[in-house]
Amino acid sequence: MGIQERKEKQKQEIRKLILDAAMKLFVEEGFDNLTIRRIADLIEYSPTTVYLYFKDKDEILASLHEQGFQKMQEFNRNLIAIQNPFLRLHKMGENYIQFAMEQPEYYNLMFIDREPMKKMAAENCLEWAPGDSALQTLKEVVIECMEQGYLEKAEPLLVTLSIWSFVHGLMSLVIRERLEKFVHQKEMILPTVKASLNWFINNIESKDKKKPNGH
Amino acid sequence: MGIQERKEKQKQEIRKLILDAAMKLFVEEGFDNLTIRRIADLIEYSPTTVYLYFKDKDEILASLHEQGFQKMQEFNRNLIAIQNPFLRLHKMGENYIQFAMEQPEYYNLMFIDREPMKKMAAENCLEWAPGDSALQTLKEVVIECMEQGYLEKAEPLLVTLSIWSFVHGLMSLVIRERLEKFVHQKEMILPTVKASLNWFINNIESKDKKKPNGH
DNA sequence: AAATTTACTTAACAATGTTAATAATCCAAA
DNA sequence: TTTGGATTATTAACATTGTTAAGTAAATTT
Repeated sequence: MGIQERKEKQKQEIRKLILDAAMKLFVEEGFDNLTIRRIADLIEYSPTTVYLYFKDKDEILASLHEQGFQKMQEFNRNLIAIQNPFLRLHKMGENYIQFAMEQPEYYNLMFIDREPMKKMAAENCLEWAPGDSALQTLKEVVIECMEQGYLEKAEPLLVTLSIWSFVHGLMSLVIRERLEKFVHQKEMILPTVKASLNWFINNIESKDKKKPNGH
Repeated sequence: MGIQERKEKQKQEIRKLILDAAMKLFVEEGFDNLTIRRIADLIEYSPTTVYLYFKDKDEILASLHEQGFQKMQEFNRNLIAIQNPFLRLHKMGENYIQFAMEQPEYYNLMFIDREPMKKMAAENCLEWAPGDSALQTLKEVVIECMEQGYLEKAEPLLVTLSIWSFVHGLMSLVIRERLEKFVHQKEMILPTVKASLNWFINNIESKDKKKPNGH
């Protein structure tokens, strides 16, 4: 039935309209100004119409949450060119930092805000697909680093979580306005964060590299 | 004037009544259930009375925020007994973790939530006294570690911030329900976090200790 | 005793997410 | 073509939040 299809398509279009408006508000005016009523204003519908396309606000947030991970992936396009896994690890860290600096609202939603996780818990969903996938990428690099002797051999998941914790710690201190209390000049925050990453990377690098195929 | 004093004292008593109620709600029922009206219910006053003792909700939060740092200090009482600065550093990490696990709501307010920082920004206050003080303690241990060759010599503030970032990263991933997506058994979270700290401590320990006074 | 300050309450406002009831529109079958 | 049921949208409303305005009762000062 062609008419059914067109209706479905129109429905998806309005869904996209809502999501785009939500994204716009979210990115430009921050989490706090992302309200159902403001979305409705933007798309020129009444607030209740939004509920015909999304169960509740959390469902919209869940959608933006996923979008965030897609955006983050784009920041990692520059990785394929890097052969050395340890340099790749370093670059991943820098990309992570850059993403958090440029898209703080998305970062919030992906790694700090509770709402998206609440939603998943409510659905009895133990999986966190986008997060899993992102961490998996990191884990593969970590394993490669271990195989080539750049990192001390250890439980890969533990090391992966540790590395993630470090950069997440840095960026959430920046985003939640704690780091600026110690790095008073705004333009010094990014250099400080990068220097911190350098320090970390330097510290975790295996001191006696036992590379399998020479070096 | 004795009557003025007594009045002032009574005023402080009600302030304390409010703060205690706020703390109770906050710790037992979480941030979301900390509302002016629920505080008022607990102390059996009308909601507006609260505003006679506190300018707004943020002022109450600011107070709890400070309380949190006092509570955290108590967790560090076991440090004085430890002579070796590097062991002390490790223990500080463990204490930090323990505090975050046992007082997640306070941890939130101290290191994650934006509200308390917003308040300070509004008062044009660049200082974050409790945070400064806490980080200063850490920094002193870091410096001692460097002097005794346990840590590679480097800019102390940078290293201090980096170490803090690491443990903060860990604990905010726990508290904001991200880590549980990778460590599925609840009772394995604390061991994992501790193992991660061990890994970190082990990695930052200077590999060629040049201790000034032998060893 | 009268006036004034203090301590407190009730009523209300605006904003939020969300639901119920209702109107308008569209599409398929009679 | 018209009727009738589904779809799509809107208006009104509710409960909850922080917060303020206005009013009342009590205590203190004059």
